[in-house]
Amino acid sequence: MGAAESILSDKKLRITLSRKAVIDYFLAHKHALTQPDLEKELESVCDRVTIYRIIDSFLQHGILHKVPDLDGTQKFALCDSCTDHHHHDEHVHFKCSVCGKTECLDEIPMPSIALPTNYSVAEWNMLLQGVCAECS
Amino acid sequence: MGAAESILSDKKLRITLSRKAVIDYFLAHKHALTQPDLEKELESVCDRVTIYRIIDSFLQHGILHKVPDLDGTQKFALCDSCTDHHHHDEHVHFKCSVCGKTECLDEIPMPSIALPTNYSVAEWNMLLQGVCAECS
DNA sequence: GTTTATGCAAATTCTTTGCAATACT
DNA sequence: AGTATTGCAAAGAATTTGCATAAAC
Repeated sequence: MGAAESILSDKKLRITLSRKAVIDYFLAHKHALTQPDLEKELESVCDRVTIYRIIDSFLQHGILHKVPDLDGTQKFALCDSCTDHHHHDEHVHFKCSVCGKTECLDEIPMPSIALPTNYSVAEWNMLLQGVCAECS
Repeated sequence: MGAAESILSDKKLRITLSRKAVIDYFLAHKHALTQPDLEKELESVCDRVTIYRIIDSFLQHGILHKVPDLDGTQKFALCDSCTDHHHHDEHVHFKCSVCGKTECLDEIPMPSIALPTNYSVAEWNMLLQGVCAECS
């Protein structure tokens, strides 16, 4: 059983060609992807609408998580730390202004923040922008 | 001279009805706004396209800054700390999952992060999600 | 066989561009 | 008067929804 199948059966989702293709594409690309990225790559495999629905389903089941961005495009990633059972989004994202790729820096701990009173926080996201190791 | 006029003349931008209306709307709403938010409110004042162009201009001149979001919509804000001459985006944004509003927490300092080698950072953004004081 | 996922069509929303008309200084 | 801004029209992306077909269990 491949990695994609394991992920799907873990989450009790039906194993379909489209879903495997989406997971495989994320596994092959370590940076965050948009729906149009997937659509371009998988146009021979499945429909545009199917990709939207797969993304929705994967978000609900904790296979994908949203990645913050400043340019108004919604990005998604399948992080190392999210491939096993505990799903935690609390990590740092780095967007390279040269290659445009956003990657998850799982190894960097999220710093603690002192919030104003009466604010409760459920999710932390940090987005750094600059030049990545490859482009510098 | 009103607040909007001061901001525009500080940046050596022409003072027009549309631009004043956009600034006034940001001044009246302390949370981050999308272009559609502005479009809905200002449809009697100016055209949809004008709003896009004003946003672009204001971003370039440091009147507005982009606010990171996880739902694929581009948000903008006019922060307290950006109304004077030094424009700094390095602050924490908080999105309330109840009312959906994103606000700038200017008073909270951005924590320092130890990055991997060969990464250089130009911009820091932090997005917290949870429940704000008003909604809790 | 039953349930769930997919494909197709179509509608909606968001964003960008070109050019003529208008408003600002 | 001269220049920058705006409005309108139109095109191009991105996203959502409904329903019939097809695939998975």
